[in-house]
Amino acid sequence: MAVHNADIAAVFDEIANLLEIEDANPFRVRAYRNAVRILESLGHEASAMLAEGEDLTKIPGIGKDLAGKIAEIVDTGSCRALKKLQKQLPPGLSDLLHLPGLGPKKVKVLYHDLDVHTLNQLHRAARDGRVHELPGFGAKTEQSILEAIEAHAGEEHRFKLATAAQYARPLVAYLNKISGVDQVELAGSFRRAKETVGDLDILVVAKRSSPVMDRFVAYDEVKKVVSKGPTRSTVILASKLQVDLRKVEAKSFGAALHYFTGSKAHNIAVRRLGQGRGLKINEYGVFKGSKYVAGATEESVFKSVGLPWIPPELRENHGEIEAATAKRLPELVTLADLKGDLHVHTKATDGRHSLREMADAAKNHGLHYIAITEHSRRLTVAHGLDPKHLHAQVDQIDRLNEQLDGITVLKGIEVDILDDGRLDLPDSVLQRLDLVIGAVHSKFNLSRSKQTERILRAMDQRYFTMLAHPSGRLIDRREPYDVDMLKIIRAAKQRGCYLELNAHPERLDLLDVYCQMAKEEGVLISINSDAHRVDDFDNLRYGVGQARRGWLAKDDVLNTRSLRSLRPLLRGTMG
DNA sequence: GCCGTTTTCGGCCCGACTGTTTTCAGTCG
Repeated sequence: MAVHNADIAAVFDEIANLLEIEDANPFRVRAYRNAVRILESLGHEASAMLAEGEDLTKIPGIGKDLAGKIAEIVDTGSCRALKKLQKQLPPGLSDLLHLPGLGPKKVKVLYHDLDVHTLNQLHRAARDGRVHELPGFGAKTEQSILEAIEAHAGEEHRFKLATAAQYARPLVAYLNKISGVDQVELAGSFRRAKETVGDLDILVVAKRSSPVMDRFVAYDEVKKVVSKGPTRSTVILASKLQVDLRKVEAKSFGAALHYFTGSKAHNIAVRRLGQGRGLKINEYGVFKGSKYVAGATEESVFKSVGLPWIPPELRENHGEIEAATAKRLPELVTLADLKGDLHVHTKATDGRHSLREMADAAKNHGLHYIAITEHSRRLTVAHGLDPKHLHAQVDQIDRLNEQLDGITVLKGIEVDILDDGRLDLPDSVLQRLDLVIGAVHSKFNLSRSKQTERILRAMDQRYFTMLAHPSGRLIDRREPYDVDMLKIIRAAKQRGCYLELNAHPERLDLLDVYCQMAKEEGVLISINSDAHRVDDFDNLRYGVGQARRGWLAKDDVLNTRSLRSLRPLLRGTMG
């Protein structure tokens, strides 16, 4: 069975958990945790790299030992180091770490003193009142353990970025109105435009006398106050979204914003750079000894370690510091760079609004062109178009374009890629269009080689412009299908066609690592809304966020082109 | 366990809040 990066990461995560409970060297634990993160965002399968004879120790953070363990896991499917740890500590013990308030030290005590190593056993022990007698535990800890287990806490709750935004915006507006508050900024993974966020980190600059902390915990959506102090508080909203609020002075704003934007790995790397220059960097500023030298702006913090400002979306310690040092940071694409949207539905299939309404809405969003790309007949649930209805829509678009001013509607289709790689509509109808977007909407669980082969065959059809939502994943609902994305990207390069970055908040597909891969291979990406209603053009912002996390610049994105430059690029794919 | 324009050994980011304590360890971000 093929071993994927996620499988290796899971082994290292478990090793890190067990080592922590064993009270191992925390830096050793960190090395494993680092490796988990590296594997999750590697893009290339480690197993494939090994098969090609690549040296994994070339990856920063992977040394001789971890490279050996990766090879062992790929070869044998298991890891002796983990087995050895599991002999000393029972399986399931590390699940207890997920409970809020329980860390490795407390879990260790629970295991050694009470022989508790499952959630059920812990629940019973807490109910029987055996927990509060343990050293370091007390009545409150026991109570919070009970509550956490009964509320099923510990199951990870992540929110899609667009969902988190719905809670974040009104909260930010509320905070802005509190007296003495000068500035409110969303930081954390939200600011880095991650696909999902676990919590909201909000930073405020406020006068000492401002009641912002009291008012924050009194916000009417707050269900539980986890902690409250003069500079930092944490609450859980009714929606279960956790929100951390941090209050700082203006001279610390940049340092705090940098610190609370993360990522953790990026921050550690920047602080290490500071250390090398004899500087201490914390959320209050940059210090030489006890002397404050920078911190009012993020720029000043970066400058203190010899770097230009790095966009939040790149802050993953995934090459951005090296690129910044070499003055090779990309000028990332912005929402304003988008000139059009090449994936739009109407009520002719499963959309809500008419052709005209969608065109007007796009124009209001500052776009100069859209492509209408309905589903094809095979997708009956979406009332996909057959040749006759598509011909009719093409005629309708021609007529509409004569009336429109300031926006042009292109004729397209989101055609199903059939099981064998053929397209769902004949060339005779496709050839009338400006572009053809191919999409997989069925048979998600083909083997890696069959799925890849199927898509490659589709891309080889005479009329094929772009591959829609290339991985097929739905965030939290459906895993990506198993394909060799590098092969697909290289085929797209050879064929001269494009990949979509679908901006729908549930999709955000192409994934960031593959955006970067496409950029390296020279394949253009189209950031498309997949709009089904007029409001959906707003989603383009999330697509842009994803593209920025994938290091894409304006020139790497197809639909930053003017219509005039776009047309020949589309024509090149159409026969 | 990783890493090296001070180092192949000896470092490894830094601080707030809570609960259990009588000055601090553990947890969290």
